Amino acid sequence: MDHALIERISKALADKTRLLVFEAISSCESMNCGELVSLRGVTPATISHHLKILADAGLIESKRKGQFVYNKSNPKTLSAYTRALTSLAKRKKNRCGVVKKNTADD
Amino acid sequence: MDHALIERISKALADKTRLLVFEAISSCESMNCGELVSLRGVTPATISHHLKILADAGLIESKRKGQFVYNKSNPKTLSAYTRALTSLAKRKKNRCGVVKKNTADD
DNA sequence: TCGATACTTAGATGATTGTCTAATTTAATG
DNA sequence: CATTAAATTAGACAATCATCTAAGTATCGA
Repeated sequence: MDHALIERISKALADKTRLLVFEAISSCESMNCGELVSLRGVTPATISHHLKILADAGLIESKRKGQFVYNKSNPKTLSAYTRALTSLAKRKKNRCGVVKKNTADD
Repeated sequence: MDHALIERISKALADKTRLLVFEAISSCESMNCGELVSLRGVTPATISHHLKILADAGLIESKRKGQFVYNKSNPKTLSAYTRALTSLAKRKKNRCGVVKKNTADD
């Protein structure tokens, strides 16, 4: 997972309302927009906006069935994200100011 | 870890420059502001600003030693964060409109 | 003490973002 | 077809944010 995607997922998780929406969706088989609206005093337009951001990050998937849109979580994205972060934060060798002590010109 | 802290850490990780800075700091024993400046064409003021956000999120710790400020990563915060996210995204029982299908006996 | 180096703070600015209302699309149903 | 319900889109607005420059603080070395 590259930095751009890590950044996008982090952004998706960086808002109070989206965290709540994501948690609610994850806790269930699926949830539709209307159910999420009542979850937090916010309009359908706002929920729809947040669902798009979560979907663009790959954290959820949405599928229309007739009048309703069913949103379900995609657990693979979250686990890939946490793995990517862990690996990004891992100490590497041969970097920083350490480098080799032998100067090139000798 | 509560939602407010998850949100703060997510925000800290939701910027290209900060991701790079955090990765660089994590990769080493420690790094100072000047080293980070050259990492990405950005001014010392900007790096200082980002370091504060990372520190406020608990992702790094900074300590002045004479002229320099040594920044090192705090791996505990990241691992607590990934654990909190995983738990937040875990399916729960007895919620939503899930209602069990009455398939138990038919 | 003076000047240089390392970093931080303050203030400004353009960009992004979260939310709303209003209008639009999509689909079920009388 | 008309109506109603569900959801999205468009446009606006205030708030937050990333970055810069300029000025300030801290520390070292001469």
